[in-house]
Amino acid sequence: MTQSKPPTPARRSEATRTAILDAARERFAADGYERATIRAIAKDANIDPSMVMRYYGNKEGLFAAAVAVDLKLPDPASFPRAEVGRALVTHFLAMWEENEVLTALLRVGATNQAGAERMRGIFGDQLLPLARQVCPDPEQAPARAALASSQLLGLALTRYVLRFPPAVALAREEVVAWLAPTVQRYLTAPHPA
Amino acid sequence: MTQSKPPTPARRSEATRTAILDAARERFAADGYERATIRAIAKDANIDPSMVMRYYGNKEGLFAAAVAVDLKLPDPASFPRAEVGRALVTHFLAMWEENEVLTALLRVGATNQAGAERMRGIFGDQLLPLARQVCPDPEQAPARAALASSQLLGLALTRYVLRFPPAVALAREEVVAWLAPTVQRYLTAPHPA
DNA sequence: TATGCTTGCCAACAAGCGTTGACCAACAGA
DNA sequence: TCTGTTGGTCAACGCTTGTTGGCAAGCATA
Repeated sequence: MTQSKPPTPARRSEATRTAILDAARERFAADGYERATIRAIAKDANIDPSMVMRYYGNKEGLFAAAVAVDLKLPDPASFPRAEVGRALVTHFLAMWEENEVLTALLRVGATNQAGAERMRGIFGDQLLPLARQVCPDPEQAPARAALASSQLLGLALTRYVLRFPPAVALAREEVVAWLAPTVQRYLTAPHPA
Repeated sequence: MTQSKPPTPARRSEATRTAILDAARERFAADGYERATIRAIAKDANIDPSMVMRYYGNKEGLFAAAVAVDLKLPDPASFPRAEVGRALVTHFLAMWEENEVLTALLRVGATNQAGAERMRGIFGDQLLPLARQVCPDPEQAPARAALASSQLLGLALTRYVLRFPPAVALAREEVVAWLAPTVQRYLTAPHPA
């Protein structure tokens, strides 16, 4: 989607490009947008800061390239409707612990306008369609998806960003056992009125 | 706790001091730690940046003074145990919408080490004791308090910081109706395993 | 061998940051 | 009236930031 065509079989610079992106993700995840300096990212990638500018234009462009997220959500048609809560929580935990990109996105989203906009986009493009498939009344899908994401992001916040000790200490299966019924209820249970 | 005693009846500078704190809270809530500059805060308070330094030492001191939070949590002995979820959610919503302190704290906590430490302190000093009073088994109190705070902070994140449109659109009573059973379950229901 | 694109480093710029210290006006107590 | 304290401004410091442009090697093609 980003570049149209690579006519040359494999750019020699591709290694540098991904080294920059890896370093950027790490720094954004650890420090947030402002304190993740281009100089520090370049040093991590063992190149000159000016290379970052040449390849990604400016700091915003670098951020956009570094946190291109695909949640790879499972297809709700592939398992019983009563299991959607458990499936979602399990999947989210795996995604968060697989790499740092989601932590980077959350850290930046909390202080940076572009970061928040990116998270709203992911919510609307990826989680909301799933909610529409699963909700009893599709008209309630946005509210139900927002409730589910409040619980999922809240857990990520306390566990991976703020690092509340008891939230860090919880075993994965325990998180699933506690959160799955909540997410299930938000998505499929009748409105509590 | 911060100052021991005001011997003079009323410092003439008190107005300036609180003007600085108000401006600081607003900027920290809107921009986060790094982009809330002392110069901008001073301009909002209509004084010189050097006054901020004289009164609060440095930027960290200003932040510490600006986000001294008392959640004023209700006493769980004052209502039926089955109502603790509803009471907590209602109270939290009111606190978040009362002023910008909590938004400032959350925004800064997501990127700043000192901010995260402050949030862990509030969790341990204010929410955890309440959980200990309410939980069936006090040994489970930390985990249960962490789960409850994940839901409460997650809602604040999506509603007041990331501003997911459906999360913003939810009426207060609807938030309470959805979240109260969740928090109630996290604090008082038997372990789901 | 000559040409031209690619990959990289280096030095510098302008702007903004937190922070400091000198200075000044107002006021209170002797 | 003199004097010391308080509340405040001003100008500058050293530093870091994102960003730019010039220059040197490497490599492919002609």
